[in-house]
Amino acid sequence: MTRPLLTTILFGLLLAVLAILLQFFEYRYLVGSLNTSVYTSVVATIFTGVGIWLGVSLFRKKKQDKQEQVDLTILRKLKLNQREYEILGLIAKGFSNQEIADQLFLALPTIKTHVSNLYSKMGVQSRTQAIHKARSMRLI
Amino acid sequence: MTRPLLTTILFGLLLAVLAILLQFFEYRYLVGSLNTSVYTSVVATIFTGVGIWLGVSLFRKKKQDKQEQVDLTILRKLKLNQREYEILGLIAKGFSNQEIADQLFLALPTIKTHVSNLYSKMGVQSRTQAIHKARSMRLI
DNA sequence: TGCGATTTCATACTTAAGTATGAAGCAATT
DNA sequence: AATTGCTTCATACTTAAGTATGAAATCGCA
Repeated sequence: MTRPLLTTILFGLLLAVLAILLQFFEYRYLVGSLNTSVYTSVVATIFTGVGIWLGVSLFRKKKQDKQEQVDLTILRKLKLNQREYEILGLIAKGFSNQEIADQLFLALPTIKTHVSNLYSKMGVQSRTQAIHKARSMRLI
Repeated sequence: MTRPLLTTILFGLLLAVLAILLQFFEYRYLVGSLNTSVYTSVVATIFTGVGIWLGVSLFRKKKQDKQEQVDLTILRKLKLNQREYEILGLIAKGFSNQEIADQLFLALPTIKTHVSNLYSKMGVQSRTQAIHKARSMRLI
């Protein structure tokens, strides 16, 4: 949310600086009846560069913002609690129930319970389904 | 591989057309001592637009190419054959061995064999590990 | 303080996944 | 003709995953 504002300000400043420079060039060289083709080329080149920078910036920003939004919204919709969400992440990283139990210093049956509840809330019956659904919802 | 070429050609043509238009404007209005600020603004605006278009195009192309490259390169490195790669995709979509067998009109033991060979080649022991590794390698 | 949600663990069971081994047909290559 | 790789299937076994049920401790909130 903070980045597009920064981009806008930077772009505005850049435009202002360029405007001043252009005015300067206009009255010193161009009106002094120098080659206008050169002047045109310079303007075109500079603003092509500005455009490229703008295009790339805007394109990248748009993609980042989308991801962060869906994250928390769907988490509340599914009503996953902290442990379940934590375990979902470990499942997606390819860990087995036993490995998860070891990492979290918990017993295997505990993990199984969490996993089972997690599946119920997500509406799936296996880890691969859970991973796929979580990915399609951009939870992970 | 065909697209960057197209972009280059289009950009070249656009530049040529703009150059001709600019020449036209130069000698009809500008040298006719009309307002040069307006002329400058027009040039700047047009080329900013061109730049944005170029920037977005190039950025998107670069991302696509990267994915397709790694795709085939690592595929050869792992020496996965067609069936194995196909089944890897279905596994990542959350399907069970039985579901995969039904979809491909094959027997369950056949799928198990492919899956087992797939794991050997990928250096994993479970579907979740395979999915995670495939994702980290941008195979899927 | 009582209640709901969270978190933990256990036991028992069914089903799916994963491994090993063998085998057979088929296509392409040497 | 022989070899190599791909694809298919089978059988048998071990292990992990998933389900169901019950229970107990903890924590936040009304």
